Amino acid sequence: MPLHDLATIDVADAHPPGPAIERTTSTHCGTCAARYIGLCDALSAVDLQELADAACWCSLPKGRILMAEGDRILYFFNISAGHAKLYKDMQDGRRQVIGFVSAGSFLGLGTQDHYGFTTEALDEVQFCRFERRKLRNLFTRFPALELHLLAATCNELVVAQAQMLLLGRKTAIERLATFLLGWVDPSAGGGDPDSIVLPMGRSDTADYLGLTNETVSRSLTLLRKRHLIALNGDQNITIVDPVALRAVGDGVAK
Amino acid sequence: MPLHDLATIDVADAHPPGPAIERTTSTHCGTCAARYIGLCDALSAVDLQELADAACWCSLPKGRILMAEGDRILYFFNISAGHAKLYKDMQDGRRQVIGFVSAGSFLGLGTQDHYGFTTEALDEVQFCRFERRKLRNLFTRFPALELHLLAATCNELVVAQAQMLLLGRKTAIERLATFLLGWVDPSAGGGDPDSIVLPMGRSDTADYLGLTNETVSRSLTLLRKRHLIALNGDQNITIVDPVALRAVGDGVAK
DNA sequence: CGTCGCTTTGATTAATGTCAATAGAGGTGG
DNA sequence: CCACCTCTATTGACATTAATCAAAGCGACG
Repeated sequence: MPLHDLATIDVADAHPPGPAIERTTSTHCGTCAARYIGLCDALSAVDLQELADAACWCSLPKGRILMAEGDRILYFFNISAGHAKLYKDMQDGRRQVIGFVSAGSFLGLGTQDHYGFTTEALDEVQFCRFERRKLRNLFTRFPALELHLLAATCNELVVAQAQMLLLGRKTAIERLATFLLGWVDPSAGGGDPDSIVLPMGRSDTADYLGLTNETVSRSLTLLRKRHLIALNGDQNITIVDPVALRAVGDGVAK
Repeated sequence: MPLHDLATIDVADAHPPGPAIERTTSTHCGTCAARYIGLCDALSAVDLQELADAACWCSLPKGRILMAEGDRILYFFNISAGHAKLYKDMQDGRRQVIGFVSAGSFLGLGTQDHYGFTTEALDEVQFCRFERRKLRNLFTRFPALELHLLAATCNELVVAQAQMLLLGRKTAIERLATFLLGWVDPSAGGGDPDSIVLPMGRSDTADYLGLTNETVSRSLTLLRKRHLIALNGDQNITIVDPVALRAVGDGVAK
């Protein structure tokens, strides 16, 4: 093995991009957890099969990098299970998490040649991978695909604009209140709709909210002491008083 | 005139939405300053004429509102001249400017029923207005239109993500350096490409960067004293040392 | 039972906001 | 043409929020 190959491995270990575990089950869509959400829900079974023929199913373990900021864009991704964080880093180590994605999210659109952020798995992530050069053809073949992606991108932009208000103008406790309400799933059936399970730790939350993990922790403690939330372990949080929490998040209540 | 009409007028005066000056010149596209940028550049002359038949040309004076956050989305806009700021307000008056637009920008896309931000003219703004309900038809008639808007929206998202890093993690002086470099126009022909003219004042800049106008002023003074920029009046700024300014904006230099 | 990683809490510092006053530019009218 | 007025920008003094540095608590796991 030549030396430059060893160097490549060293880099890979320091910043584990490693190979994803790839699966090639061609009948995957029928059993996919994301069949009726996001992109795939916009297509008929027949169209979906044709789309699936252009895809490659993959799985990525917790902590691994799906794509790194600055990498050449070769693929698009459609998440089918699990959670990932998207972030941008500065040279001195400051990090801004620009979003979290879960089943149904699409990644990699854009006119740029290189990815604008890094995507890292927060737990076991499953996804479909498409080649970038095939996308234009897919658009002409499946107009619903393009329309769905336009709508999805517009929605992402709306979320990004709300996050700009949060990062630019809200206080620490307002940021936490807003953040927590964003994880409430109104479609939660049997379970308590006001009980949420965060897929990330305090540091990732801090990097998303433009704070430190200490400030996140202190703000959560404050919300708990005011009986707006309850903490059941680190990742499991119950919204005790959604109305009051909303007021805090909107800056109406102190 | 009943009392509730007077009330409406009072609100209108406090927050001037007033009627835009409308023009109906049907041959406007041929002389439009934005004919070869943005949306219109993506269409042929024949298609553009058809698109133009669905549009209404308007002009809006400085300080007037093109659309207000929360208003029902009835129209889409394509800016052909001038500048506007886009912002979101909190109930207690805190404001976050989420972007500035100029000729070629398209406004009003999204799946929401209501505009997510307010758009206010910074100088005399000219624009075309389309009815929202006609857009879907325009997409099927002009696929290039949809493709252009998807690309434009993706680019907006990339800009928004960079802004999240700025708002969440950069210091005041880093924000100013990054902001100023964003106004450098590499296509500036005859004039000095490193001389920029900002269409907004210090307070709007502050609301965009998540700072106060005092901090913006202090940071500009600091950049000037370090000979990275020169101030020629309030709105006209010369980038004296683009390389060093980039280093400050990226957090590499103090 | 001890270690490792993450969270929480405490003490102190630094950056930016707030409040206040001055300076400067542009416009208006005498 | 100049004095005045108004609006914005700049500068200064002080207050406040969240970051930093440090240590203790807590749970998972070997």
